[in-house]
Amino acid sequence: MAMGNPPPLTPAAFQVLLALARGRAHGYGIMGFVNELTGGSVQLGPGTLYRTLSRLAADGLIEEAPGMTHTGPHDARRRYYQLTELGRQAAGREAALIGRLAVAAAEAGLLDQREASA
Amino acid sequence: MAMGNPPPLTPAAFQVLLALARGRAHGYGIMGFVNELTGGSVQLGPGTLYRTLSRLAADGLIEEAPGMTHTGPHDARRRYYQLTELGRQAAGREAALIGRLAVAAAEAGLLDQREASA
DNA sequence: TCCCAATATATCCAGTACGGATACAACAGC
DNA sequence: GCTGTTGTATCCGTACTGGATATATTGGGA
Repeated sequence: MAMGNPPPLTPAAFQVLLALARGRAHGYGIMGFVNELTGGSVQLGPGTLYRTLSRLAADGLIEEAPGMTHTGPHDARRRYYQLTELGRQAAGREAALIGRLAVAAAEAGLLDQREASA
Repeated sequence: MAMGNPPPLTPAAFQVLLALARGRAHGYGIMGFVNELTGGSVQLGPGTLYRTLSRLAADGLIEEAPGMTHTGPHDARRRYYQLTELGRQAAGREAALIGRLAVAAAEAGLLDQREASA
């Protein structure tokens, strides 16, 4: 194969993509989702979040969702984002890698203590 | 609970701990293991590796394995490391977190494309 | 024996990501 | 119309990363 490693994709970037994989969301919501998902182990602050959003958008992995002005609590300041197809592929690739790490960790006996499934 | 987030544990640090969870190993071997495990997606260079080893040892997560002078190809330059109990706990904690991310990714449909299991 | 390539460890450097603090705009309640 | 909260955006100091470089040891070949 002639390929190698398309885009590294940082931890924060993956978490944002993961949050958006469940549907479009705005910055503040993503922040809360990540903090909740990781049980507080990962604190995604505003600095990292919005910088990551900018970069992901610039790279074409996410895009601003159009016409969200009339949905629910209609906050004009909110900016909603959604995955692009490219972003979904990148997230899938990274997810596969993370899954491989998780399997390796299980094989090494790192999860036997009390973690089994969810 | 009154806890918080004991030790963040960087990606490179986790990969090193994961390699050592399979048994003691020396720097060069760890490098190769990580590069192979991640299929080349993650290139753990010498700089990151040895700095990470130093830091992990200083934090008490790994320790130099004693008396490796008579095993196999006995290379005097090699420095073997092994996990401490503290390191095993930290790796287990991080593995659980990564597992949770993997599950979330699967639930979000990020793995449905062709990734199933391994 | 001497030389050379490969192995192995260690350090340095520039680029980048991270996290928290801060600033500021828009909304909701009073 | 004021005030507290939600939400976005930027700035700054710190830490991590990856690559290049330096150096020492090992093994093989001339």
